[in-house]
Amino acid sequence: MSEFLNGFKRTHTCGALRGSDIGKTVRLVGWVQDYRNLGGFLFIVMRDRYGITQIHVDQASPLFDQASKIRAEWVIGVEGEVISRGTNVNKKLPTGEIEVEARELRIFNRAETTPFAIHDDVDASELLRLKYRYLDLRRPCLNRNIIMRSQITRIIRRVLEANDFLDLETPVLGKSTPEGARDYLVPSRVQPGKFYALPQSPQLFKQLYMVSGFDRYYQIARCFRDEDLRLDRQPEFTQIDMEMSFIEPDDIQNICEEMISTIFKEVLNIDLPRPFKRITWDESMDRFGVDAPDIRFGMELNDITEILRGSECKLFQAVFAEKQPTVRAIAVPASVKLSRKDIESSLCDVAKTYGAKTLIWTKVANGTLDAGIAKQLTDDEKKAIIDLLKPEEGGTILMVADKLNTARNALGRVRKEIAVRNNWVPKNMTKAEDVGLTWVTDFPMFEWSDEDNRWYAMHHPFTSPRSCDWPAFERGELDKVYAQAYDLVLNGIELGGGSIRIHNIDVQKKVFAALGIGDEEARAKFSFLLDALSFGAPPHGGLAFGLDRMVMLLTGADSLRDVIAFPKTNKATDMMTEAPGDVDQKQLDELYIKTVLPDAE
RNA sequence: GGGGCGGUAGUUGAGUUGGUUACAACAACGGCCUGUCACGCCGUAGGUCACGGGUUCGAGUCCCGUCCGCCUCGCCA
Repeated sequence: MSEFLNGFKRTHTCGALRGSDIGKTVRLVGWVQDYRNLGGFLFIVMRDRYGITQIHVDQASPLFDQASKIRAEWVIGVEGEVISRGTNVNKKLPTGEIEVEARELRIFNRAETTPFAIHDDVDASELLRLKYRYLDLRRPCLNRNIIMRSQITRIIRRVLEANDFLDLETPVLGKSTPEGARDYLVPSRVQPGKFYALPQSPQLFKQLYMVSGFDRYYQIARCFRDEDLRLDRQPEFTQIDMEMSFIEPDDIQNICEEMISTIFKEVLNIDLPRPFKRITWDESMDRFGVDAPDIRFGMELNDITEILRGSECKLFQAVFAEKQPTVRAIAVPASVKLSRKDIESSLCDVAKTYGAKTLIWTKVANGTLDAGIAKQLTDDEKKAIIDLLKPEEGGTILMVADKLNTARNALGRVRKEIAVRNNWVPKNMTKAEDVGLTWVTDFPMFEWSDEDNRWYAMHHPFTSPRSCDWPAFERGELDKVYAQAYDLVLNGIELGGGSIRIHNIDVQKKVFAALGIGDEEARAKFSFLLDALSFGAPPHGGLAFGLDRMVMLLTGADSLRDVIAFPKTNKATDMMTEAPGDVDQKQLDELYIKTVLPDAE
């Protein structure tokens, strides 16, 4: 019942034929999207990666009996004549002017009834779709995402290679390094008890390529981080990894802008203004509350700490009793109708999710503040708030009073939530205004962890501080040291980030020391890097983009899973292969591995 | 590790206060149909109510536990 191709080669794809092809004899191959048997004749709709074409078989045809048995998702070939559909043109299809009158029919394979229909408006659960991923990928919209992913990497390679970048590989079996994400480990058979780690990124290897003189490196590299998943986070993901020697931040940013704007032009036909916007980390945190700001709309944060410092209100007094107290506010325009319930339950929950104690609110009425917190404010305080925020009559003012980081972040998240709920920010980008691109520069070099009572590198331990902050670094004022680090942010999502690296061994040692990594530990973990820096390392720096996120944003997909062909679930399982799975005891024995599971109750 | 939502026919969902034979649509199967393109019409078949306990005369429904999926906080240099 199924047969090999036996020379039945297609002359066209299922998306190719037009009215101008009428009269031609053609061969098509593909899957049966749909069939409609009208009694006197029947239609078969064939699908391949390029489109769909309707086949017509008349009852008088010797093929009719065979054709009437064909079902959805069978793999068939059709030879026939391209004919006009006359008055029955389907304007929804590029091939809608024509159909193919079948003269010969091949059935290459039959198909069981699929667990779900292969349509764009799929109604099957994601669980089922992931189990039968190869069927899910047949759906045109998912098919299109994967194809667009390939288009994007092709553009990236073209732009980078035109700029003399070399595509260089790095090892996958590497060494576990401290700091950063949890590693995926691979046991060594030939060295009992020792482990490789899969790369979280090719960071150190690309720096070593610079030391080797390769000058301009890129790689579309798979990276692995054993952390919990999110809709925009998978345990294995792909980075567009780049590194350059003898450059400053502007140089790498310019190359990236060329790459990104070429992608937007060729994939979405959007012309992006260049250079891209730039905002410092301090400014971003101040105006938007977050380090990945969505700059497509206003409603920025305001600092009203000083206005309320002496407030009689117990709520504010409690905050001012803590360290790093701040009060931030946004003015929500009157066009956004917020009921007390909207604020006190749903928006307040957003603020609480990000650690704020509560969301404080008041309304603007008759030129003053009314309702909510207003009755606990003095007239002077109200006036000062209005003078600063300049809110619309009938609008709402939302505030968070908390520790600095908590207040900014929580209110920043509320700001974005309001924008999403009111459709201020389109998911699908169709014009330049839909594209909120900005560099965020000058990140702090270090961040303090109360939990571990130590400093961590905000970017990574190989990032160079700004030379103007060197005196502060020498004085040990780590909170005043900024890094030569930069992120590229698209619509409130970090697309990528990078930095100028440390190329001086003494600086590297001092940064390690600041991070509590002593000489001995640094030697043990990074001797190869320290050695390399001592043998003539050029000034260098680079950047890495998250390819998966980039494709997700460009396709307008709802999830990273819609742009990764074979993704993992929230528990890092592949529903199709059921990885991770058990292995034979023999395999474990060879690796000197013994598993210790928690007691099952 | 925490919080929220969910799991009923192949699929997507409904299922009231615990009470007859668990319902609908789509898909499948059989039949009819000469212009469909979400074809239409008639008919047939299809159920481990996620899993394991418990309460009860009686559990899809109530209780406890487990598993799985999705969202999310922490985490992700």
